Amino acid sequence: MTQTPAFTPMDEPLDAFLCFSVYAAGLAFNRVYKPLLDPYGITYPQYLALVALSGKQGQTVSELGERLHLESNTLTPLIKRLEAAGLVTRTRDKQDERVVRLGLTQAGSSLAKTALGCVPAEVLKATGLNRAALAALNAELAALGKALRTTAAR
Amino acid sequence: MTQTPAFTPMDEPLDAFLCFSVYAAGLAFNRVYKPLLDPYGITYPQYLALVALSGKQGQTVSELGERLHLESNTLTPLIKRLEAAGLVTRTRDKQDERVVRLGLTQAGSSLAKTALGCVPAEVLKATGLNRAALAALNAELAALGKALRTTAAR
DNA sequence: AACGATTAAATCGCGTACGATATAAATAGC
DNA sequence: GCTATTTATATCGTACGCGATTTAATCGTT
Repeated sequence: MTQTPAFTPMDEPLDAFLCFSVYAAGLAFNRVYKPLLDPYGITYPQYLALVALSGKQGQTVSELGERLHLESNTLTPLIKRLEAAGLVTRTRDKQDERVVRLGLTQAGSSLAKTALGCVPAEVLKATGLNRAALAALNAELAALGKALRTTAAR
Repeated sequence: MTQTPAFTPMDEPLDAFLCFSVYAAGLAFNRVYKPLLDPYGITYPQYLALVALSGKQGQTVSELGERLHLESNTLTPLIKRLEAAGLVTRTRDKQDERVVRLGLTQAGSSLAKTALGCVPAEVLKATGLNRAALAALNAELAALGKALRTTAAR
């Protein structure tokens, strides 16, 4: 079990790759969230955006992108779908017309509140972890992401 | 720092979500891999498929899908791109014409060997982890993925 | 004031993911 | 032996994610 497996036929060469376990866990989270979010008519990335927006009103697209680690090429269409669904408002900043400020509508805010009231508990159950183990793993992964981003930026 | 954060304005509500740290780490891995794989002309998911195929010749699309946790709707186009690039062979099983058996070409096999010779070491560096810590985190994430998949299947 | 450089979003094209459906081959029941 | 069902793969439409480019507004310098 090494990160650089010997190049000989092996049953599951991907098992040794951390990137793959992250990739597979990401797919799996997506599949757990889907049935939980379908009733709200939003996708998993849209849910993450709503949660991020619920933290503070009037964030810019760039600020939201910093939180989600995404850029306007991904966010603009996603946000427009949330706007079309009546969950998010997009308004040009009067001081700087280049900037778009984002906010939750009443519907968006109440959807976020409702979803946050039950979805996370379901997801926690699905992980099979207790809160302490989850927090520990979360911290390790946050550190991993940070390390990877400093390298990727070079 | 709980999985169900109180619904009050907070700077980074996503920080408490394990799903988000997995999501963000997945994005970050993708960005670390891109410049490493660009010289080979393959994407990150294509790399994972090649590594999985390097484990055993003659796997079916379904078998590859079990390893990668993907289905034919995703894999068929991906595999066809690898075939068009001359890295993978697709042949209908003579015993059962429904089945497509996959193999690496000489070029695909040698690309996999070359890439596995240097890419994983670069990625390991980017994680900032030593092999033991990486293996431990990998095992935790593999278990997490497994738990999530058993729930998602219901 | 004017103009080149920078910045924030948006747009475009391509490659995943995935639900839903289609196609074709094998199997099961009768 | 024939039809109904099941199974393996493929196709299609939608939504990300991202490199590259575009558009429009602001800033910096003169």
